[in-house]
Amino acid sequence: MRLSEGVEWTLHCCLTLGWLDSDKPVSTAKLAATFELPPAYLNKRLQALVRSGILASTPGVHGGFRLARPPEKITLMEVVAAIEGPENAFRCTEIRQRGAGAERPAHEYKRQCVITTAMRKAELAWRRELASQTLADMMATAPQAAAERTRNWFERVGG
Amino acid sequence: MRLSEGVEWTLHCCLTLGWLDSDKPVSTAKLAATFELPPAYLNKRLQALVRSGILASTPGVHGGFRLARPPEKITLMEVVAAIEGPENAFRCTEIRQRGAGAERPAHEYKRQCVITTAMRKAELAWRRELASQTLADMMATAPQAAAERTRNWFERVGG
DNA sequence: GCTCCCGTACTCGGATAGGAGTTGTCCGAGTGCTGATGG
DNA sequence: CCATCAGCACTCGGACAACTCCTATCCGAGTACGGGAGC
Repeated sequence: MRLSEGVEWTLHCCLTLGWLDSDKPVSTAKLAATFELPPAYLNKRLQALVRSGILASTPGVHGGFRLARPPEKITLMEVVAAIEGPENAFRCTEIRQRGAGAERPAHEYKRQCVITTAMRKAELAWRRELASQTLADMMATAPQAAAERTRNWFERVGG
Repeated sequence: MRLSEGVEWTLHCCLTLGWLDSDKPVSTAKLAATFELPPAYLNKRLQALVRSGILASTPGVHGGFRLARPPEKITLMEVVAAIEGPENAFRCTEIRQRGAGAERPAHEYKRQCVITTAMRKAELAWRRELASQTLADMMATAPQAAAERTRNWFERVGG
């Protein structure tokens, strides 16, 4: 099991956008240069956040991305779901109904199997933890110096 | 993000082995037939559980797999870790130190970044939930009929 | 001098290749039964 | 009739392909600025 690198990338980008706190959008090229990431692929990932309503994109020569909502209203869960998709990590394929259990009547399988229940429970704890943390929380936890460094860097490169 | 199918397979196999509760090992062929799974690949997965000390394997004509420990001492976490590996789902590649942050002194990055902290926290909740549930818990939660059906089926096929 | 218009440079957005990891298969090493053989 | 031994069927175990998904790249559609032409 492994999360996409896009999760790390987009989270850092969201943090950066939150720190800049500007009305003007930031282009993919600048964000990619900030972390030395492949621009085109980063763009593809940021599009996923746009589709999920986390970021807002503006085309054109001075276009780019900005947070679609205040950082207090953006949770880690939303970002992860935007990149990884809404599906569960554990997927029950109902193998209990195959082979030995194939001849049993369907109504015996109305209740989901205990394994699925257990895995869902754990995954729910994960999701709950992710949903409880907002972008604003992370911005507050990070050292002030990091935010200032980011702002300074973007001013230097002409943000 | 997605867990291997092996997790589902091996968990069902562990549950089956727990229900049979026999000293005699059960072969891969019988377990594979129980759930209509590819025998060779299932075997490969069960080997991972052997390496982790969850199952014990005995070679030979009447060989197979059995639980290495009582079900009370086998947690979901162990099975998942045996299949998926011990590594974290989220892997920090320290992109904060690249590009804009490349010129900063190393001691500024001694503390892990807030994103990694947040993701680790969520993953810890997941792991904790998995570790809290044992195979015995699942056996107790499942309907009694399921256990009996399994035992009956194995008697019919000559377990 | 002011306004309008066209070209250009830059942006996002989706369609198109490459590579790592998971899934699936095969064959070899080892073990215990089975049955024949000799006493 | 009993002990011995060779053959064999079946098991796990690790090495070898096929496929899926993630990673990466390219090109097209659209927008705002800048400069030039016309009034």
